Amino acid sequence: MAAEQDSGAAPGEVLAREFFTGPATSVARNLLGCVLEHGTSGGLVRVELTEVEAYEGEADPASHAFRGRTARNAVMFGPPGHAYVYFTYGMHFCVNLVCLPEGTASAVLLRAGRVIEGAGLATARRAVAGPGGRDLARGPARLCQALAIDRGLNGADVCDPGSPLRVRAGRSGTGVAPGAVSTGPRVGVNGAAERPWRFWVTGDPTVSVYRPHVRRARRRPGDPAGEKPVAPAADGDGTMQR
DNA sequence: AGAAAGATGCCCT
DNA sequence: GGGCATCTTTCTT
Repeated sequence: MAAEQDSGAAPGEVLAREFFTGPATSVARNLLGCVLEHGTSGGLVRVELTEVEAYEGEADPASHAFRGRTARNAVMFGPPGHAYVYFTYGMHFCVNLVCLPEGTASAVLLRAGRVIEGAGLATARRAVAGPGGRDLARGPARLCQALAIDRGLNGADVCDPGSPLRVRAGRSGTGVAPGAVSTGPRVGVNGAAERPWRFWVTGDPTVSVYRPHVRRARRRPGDPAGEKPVAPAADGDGTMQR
């Protein structure tokens, strides 16, 4: 098709705020193929998005905004086109892009992408935390690491060309060919797994590997025996594996 | 004040 | 394939 998910954005153009005013599921799909870039004193790194996930607000049990507005998720309730960056698992950052008008919480989690510029810088950043010569931005935390995204960018306006963190339309505008998109359940989500709100470019090697949610056994300090039978949530559905 | 869980990634066997 | 690292947020006494 000539006009894929054309939203009026010319290739390479910084996305307008209207791009993010729609529901997260639509925005997520249109974000595939777009370019996230972060300019720092060290240089510029650009990533073409290949995998995203949509999250809603109060109606979505898997959303950080499910229990209402808090200090952490405040950005999600703000105007669209801003970055919601949060810290998780004591060591990782993840970045979302806020959707829907101000007052309504919704966002798209950026899970993976292909580094198309600044690969050297991205590699250096990734090497700091782990000498893994693996994929630069495969996985939400890796993506943040490659782009040097941390809490300082929480609330950043990605629609402002003057912002250090921006999102541009890709080579063919926004979105990719409809036939090139796969959908499936979100990763690491307990409830609402039936909602196929994860979108990725079919067959793209930079897409992260699906990993079913597993509850990590709580570490018990000072417990010699360590006998805490955490009820093994028997997930009968073992169709997908790593 | 304390505890439990978390939109994960890495290293080791 | 499985366990561990590490800390912030939020809910519960």
